[in-house]
Amino acid sequence: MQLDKLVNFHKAVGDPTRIKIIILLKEGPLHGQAISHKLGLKPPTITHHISKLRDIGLVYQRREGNTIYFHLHKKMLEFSAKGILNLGEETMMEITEKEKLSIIKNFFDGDGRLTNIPSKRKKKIVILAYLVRNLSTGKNYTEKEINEYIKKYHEDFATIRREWIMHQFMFRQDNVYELNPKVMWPMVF
Amino acid sequence: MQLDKLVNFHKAVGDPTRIKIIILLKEGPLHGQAISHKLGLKPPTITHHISKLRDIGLVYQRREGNTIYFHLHKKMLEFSAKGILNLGEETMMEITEKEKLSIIKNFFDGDGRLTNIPSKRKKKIVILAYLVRNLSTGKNYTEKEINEYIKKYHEDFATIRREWIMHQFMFRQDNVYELNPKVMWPMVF
DNA sequence: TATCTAATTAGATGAACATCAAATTATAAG
DNA sequence: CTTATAATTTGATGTTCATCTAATTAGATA
Repeated sequence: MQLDKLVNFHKAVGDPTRIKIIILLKEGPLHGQAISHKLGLKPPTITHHISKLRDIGLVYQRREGNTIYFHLHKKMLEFSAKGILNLGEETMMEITEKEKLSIIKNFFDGDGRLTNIPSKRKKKIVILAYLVRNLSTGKNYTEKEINEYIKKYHEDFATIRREWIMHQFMFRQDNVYELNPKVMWPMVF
Repeated sequence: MQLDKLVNFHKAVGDPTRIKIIILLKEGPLHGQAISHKLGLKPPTITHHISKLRDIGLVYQRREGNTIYFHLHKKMLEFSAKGILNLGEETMMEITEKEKLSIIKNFFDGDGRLTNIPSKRKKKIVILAYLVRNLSTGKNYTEKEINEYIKKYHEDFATIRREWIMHQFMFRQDNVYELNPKVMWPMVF
């Protein structure tokens, strides 16, 4: 989803009157006069707001005689509302197995040690996930154990440990480290 | 649900600069100058936007020397983004004050300790909310503090702590616990 | 055609707000 | 104590926007 659409959606929903309209239409279609009366606002104001909601695809209308009924597009509301949650994570969905292998090959030497830590996000994620592959889910690790494990691949264990936490490959509580069960090698890639 | 909070959330997110900040912070914490440089905006502008994001609980900060790192509160983002979808189907809106008091009376003994944890969802929610009432919003708790707090009411702190997270009475990031500001005792009931 | 009703447009007003430069505060380091 | 760096506050400016009144359009019906 593009940034503009996301901004426009939130800008449109970021108004008390329009949220009230959404709440009303959630229970079923209404015509302008009804909305106007329920909210205590004049018809032109309702037209103004409805047109904003229509612009972002949240409202459509059906005419019956002189009266126009406004409907809420619930699926669109759900899709748009969740838009911001999926933003910025689509990068890892695009990557192919071939690219991953290429990245890994470039950053590991013949002895299987990491030559350096990638700075580009995409590559870093691939490397971090690859590094974690020999840890077990559901097991608790001490910080020392984690450090020893990392040192087999790279001397800067502190950075990698921190990156794991930051990118949620691992969780830490009370100095106990645990692998995020959601990030297992076959699933991330 | 509070209309104001919902409006404020969408109003805050309904700005291209703030969405960009959210996208940046999604990948990890950043300090003000870094954000300023990446977005091509002056520091006061960043302060302005960060404070708006902090007002709605989406950003918290940690100081390291002269530099302040801003973090995205991902759980809060998800919770807030989905807020508009749950409007009108309030889970606990049906319950009366009388019922709540009755449930509380049945599950607490004379010393104010919880006798056991309800299995029925409705009762469990009431108990979880009641238990949380002496924690403060906006304050960071360690896991140990949370455990000690719960132990005043019940020995199985692990279960209750997990239920709090599960039902979004609290948020956890790394090993820091924080009360969900939206669930305050007088508002839920 | 004339008339009625519902919705829209046009234009005005006042409030909210994004941005910046200048000045100020907070913390760390010399 | 003095200096340097990062963040914040203050105040100004131009823009966006919610709401209204008055006028206009669109469609239905007699």
